[in-house]
Amino acid sequence: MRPQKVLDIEILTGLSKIFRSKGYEGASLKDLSDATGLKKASLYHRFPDGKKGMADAVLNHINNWVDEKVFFELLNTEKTPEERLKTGLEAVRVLYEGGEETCIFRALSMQSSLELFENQISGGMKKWINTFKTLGLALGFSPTDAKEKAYQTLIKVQGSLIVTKGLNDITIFENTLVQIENEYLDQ
Amino acid sequence: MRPQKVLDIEILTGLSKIFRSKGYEGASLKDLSDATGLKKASLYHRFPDGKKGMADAVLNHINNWVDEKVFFELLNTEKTPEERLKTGLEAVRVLYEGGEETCIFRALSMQSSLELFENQISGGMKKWINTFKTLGLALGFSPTDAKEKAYQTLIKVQGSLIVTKGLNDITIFENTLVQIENEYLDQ
DNA sequence: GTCTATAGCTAGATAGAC
DNA sequence: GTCTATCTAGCTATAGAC
Repeated sequence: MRPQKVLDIEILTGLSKIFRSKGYEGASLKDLSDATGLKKASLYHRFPDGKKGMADAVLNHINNWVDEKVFFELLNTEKTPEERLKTGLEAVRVLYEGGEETCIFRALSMQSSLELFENQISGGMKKWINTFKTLGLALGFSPTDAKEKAYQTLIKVQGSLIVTKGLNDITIFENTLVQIENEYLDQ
Repeated sequence: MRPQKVLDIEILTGLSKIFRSKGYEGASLKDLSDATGLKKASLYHRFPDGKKGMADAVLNHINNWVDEKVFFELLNTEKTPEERLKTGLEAVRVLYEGGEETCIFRALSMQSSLELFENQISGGMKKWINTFKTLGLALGFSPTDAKEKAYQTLIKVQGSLIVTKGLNDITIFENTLVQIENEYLDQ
C-alpha cells in the first residue's frame, strides 16, 4: 500500500477547522481539500460517504476528545471534586481555544444538517449533562440541583460562545467559565 | 404601478423563516422563492442586492420587532419594573416561538456570514444587553451587577435555544425563561 | 493512496417579455 | 411588479491513470 500523504489526525484537524467555522452547508469540498492538503478525489477515497462522512468523522473525533480530556477529568476519582472541576473546565477552555473556536454541535445544528447529525449531537449533549450532574453530586448537590446545574452549565457554555462571536470579545467566554467554576464551589 | 402580489411583511416573514432555520449559506434562492411565493427574478426586483439584501432586510425587520415588542416593554416606565420584566420576557417567548424558532443572530453568525452582518449582530446584542441592564438598575441592582446580569440573560437565552434544538426539547427554553425571571426578582 | 479531468447538477444572478 | 428563460460559476461526486 502506498503510504498516506497526510495522517488521519491531520485530516481530522483540517476538516474540523472548516466545519466548525463554516458549518455544514457553508463548508465546500474545496475548503475541505485546501484545509487538509488532500485533493477532492483523495478525500472521497478516505471518506466514501463524502461530505456527510467527513462531518461524521469530525463529530466522532471531537466527541472522543471530549470523552478523554473533559469527561475523564471530571470523573477522575483520584482527585477531589474541586480539582476535577478545575481541570475539566481547563479542558473545555482548550476545546474552544479560549472562545476563539465555535462548538461543532452549534456548527452542525442548523435545520438541514441537524437532520443528518441529530443522534451524535443529542448524544453528546446528554453525555455532557450526565457528566456534570455526576460532578455536582460529588460536590454535594441534591440530584435535582445537580441535574439543573448541569443543564445550566451546558447552556452557559453554548450561549457564551455565541455571544463571544457576536460581540467579538473572548472575555465573555472566559468570564463564563470562571463564573461556572465559582457557582459550583459557592453553594 | 402594478400592485404587489405579495405584501412586504409576508415576504419578510417567509425570508425570515428560511434564514432562521437554514442559515445564510444553507438558504437557497429556491428556498426563499418557495417560502415567499415570489419567483427568483421578482425577489431580485424587491431586493436589488440579492441574497445579502434579503438577509439585511430580515435582520432589520427582526431588530425592529424586538425594539417595539421586547425593549419597549422592558423600558415602559408606565409599569413597575416587575411588570416590565414579565411582559418583556413574554415577548421573548413569542420571538422564539416558545423555543421552536432559532435566533437570527445565531443563524447568521457562522464565519462567512458573520463577516457580512457583524454590525447588525453586534449592534443588536449590545442593545439587548443595555436594555436588560437598564431594567436591572430599575430593579435595584448595582451597575456592576446589572451589567453582569444582562450579559448572563443574553447568554442564557442564546444557549438555551442551542440546547433546545440539540436535545429537541422546548421545555429547556421555557425553563430558562422562568429561571431568568426568578433570578431578577429573587435578589 | 493520490492525482487530473470531468460529469451532472444547482447555485446566485440577469435579460427582457408582459 | 412578476414572470420565463438563460447565463456562468461553483457545487458534490465519480472515472480512471499512475
